[in-house]
Parts: sequence; structure tokens; C-alpha cells
Amino acid sequence: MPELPEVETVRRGLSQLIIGKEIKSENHDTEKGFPNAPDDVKHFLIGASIIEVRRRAKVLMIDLSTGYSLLIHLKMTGQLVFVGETRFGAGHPNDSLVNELPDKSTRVTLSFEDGSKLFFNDQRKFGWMKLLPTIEIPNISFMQKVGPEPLSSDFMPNDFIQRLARRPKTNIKAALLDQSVVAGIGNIYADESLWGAKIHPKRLVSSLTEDEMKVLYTEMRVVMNLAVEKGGSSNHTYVNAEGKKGSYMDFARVFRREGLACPRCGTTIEKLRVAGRGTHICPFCQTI
DNA sequence: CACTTGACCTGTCCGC
DNA sequence: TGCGGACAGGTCAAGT
Repeated sequence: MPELPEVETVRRGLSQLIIGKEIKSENHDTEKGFPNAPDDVKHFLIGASIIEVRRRAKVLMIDLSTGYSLLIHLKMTGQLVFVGETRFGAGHPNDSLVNELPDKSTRVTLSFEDGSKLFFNDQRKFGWMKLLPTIEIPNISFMQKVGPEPLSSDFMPNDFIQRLARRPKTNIKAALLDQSVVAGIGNIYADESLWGAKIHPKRLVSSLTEDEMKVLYTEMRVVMNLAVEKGGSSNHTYVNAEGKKGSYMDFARVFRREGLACPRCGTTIEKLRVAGRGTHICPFCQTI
């Protein structure tokens, strides 16, 4: 699922909902839900309070008062849904959701002192939750190799160009999906950004002009900013921390719009396969 | 080494 | 309505 805008939306929601709460109990099912959970994981969690919720690329970090952090990757179908005791009124559309959790996709449940709960659900079980000392987070291999945050104010066009130059012989879509080039872009926003920049996803990085890469830099940031503003995209399973869907798909220009008209030129949008992923283009605006 | 492809899982949708 | 196959927002390991 979740690309940067979705994970950021979850982060913002959780910041409002769980900071300051104390963990009362923890439950997890298979090793899939909490792969490196030590036998005494409960010892590290129970009694700890949430002090911060951070994000880097598509990884969420929940910092605890004990000096440990929970790291979470939602992969394709992960959800972090908070359910408070009195959050929804009777008849609220989300009542059903509340009543359904936990469900068979629930992998980890954190229960707080006040009776509220945080559910880590993951239908396809690709996601993970890990526990490690907060101070060690910057040293893990992922943090060492992940690229810059695309929306960071100190991420400049030349940074983007120099990082793309490290993958000259691959196509631009694969390069955008490479988390060591830029952090947080996935299939939806790669397609949307390339459409915005009028660049065919199969173009080799080495074939791009400096101007094209600068336009792509700008379009990527426009797309990501809009997606964050709209609370992300919900194709299937994605929901935010309150169990609500994002609305970016209402604004998508090419993603999942094959057979429809390109909003720029009216040509019918096509779907193809690039870098092993379903890929959407306007064949008139984006040529090889 | 750089790059591409399959595997990891479950659920859904589409064509026969 | 049943069944097989393709596909789904991400990342690795394995293969070329």
C-alpha cells in the first residue's frame, strides 16, 4: 500500500491519537506479525508510554518512554488503526469497522491504559513490526542507504539529478521506485509524477536531459504534496489511523485510469508493464 | 557489479 | 456458480 503520503497520513493521525498513552497489554499472533519479537517482548512494551511518532521513507517509528522504538513497515496491505472507546457516536459509518476489529488480518494489538487500542492489520503479511533501541535506528542498514525525503526543504533538484545518475542503465520508473534514490515513492506516485513530467516510464535514466529531470523533480513534489494533503490513496485496503480512506485517487491523472481520457490531451490512457509493475501512461504525452 | 525477475501471502476479479 | 490464473500500493533474494 502505503507510499510516503499514506504513511505520513498514518503518522499524523497517530500523533494526535496515541502520544502520551501508556501500553497496558500487547498481543501478537504469528512470527509474521512481529518477526523479531523477543520472547519477553511484552516486558519491553507494557508500562511504556508513547512519546513520539516519526516517519522515514515508508517506515513508521513509534518511540517509547523506555528508550525503545517500534518500527513498522506496512508494505502492500498493512494498516495501523486506532480504536478509542468513545471516538465514534452511535450510527457513525465507522462503527462497523470498530466492531470488526480485531479481525483475521490483525497481527498485533496494543491496548492502552484508557481502554483504547492500536491494531496492526496486514492481509498479505508482507508488513512487519520490529522493536529496537531508539538510539540504534540511525545505524540500521535501511537508514544508512535510504535516499532523501522528497518533500524535505533541503532536497534540491541537483541532489535528485546526482542520485538518478547512479542508475544510468535502468528505466526511470525503476529508478523512482528505488528507495535509495529517493525515499517514499511507490507505484502510484511514480506513474503520476512521470505523467506530470511527460516522461515515458521506460526511458533509460541516461537518456533524460537535465531539464527533464528538473521537471520530474518538480512534478514529483507537486504530486506528493497533493497526495499528503488528500490523505493518500485508497485503492483497496489502505486506511488511515482512524480507519478512513484517502481521497487522492479522485485526483489521479493516470493511475488506474486505463481506457479513460488523458486530462491533458484527451488521448486514451494505456496500461503496460514496466519494472514488473502495472504502469499507466498517456501514449501521446509520454513517448519513448 | 548492475539490473531484472521471482517469491513472499491472501483476497478479489475476470474469463472460460 | 465454479475454477484457474492474473493481479494488487513493496521489498528482498536469487538469477542473468
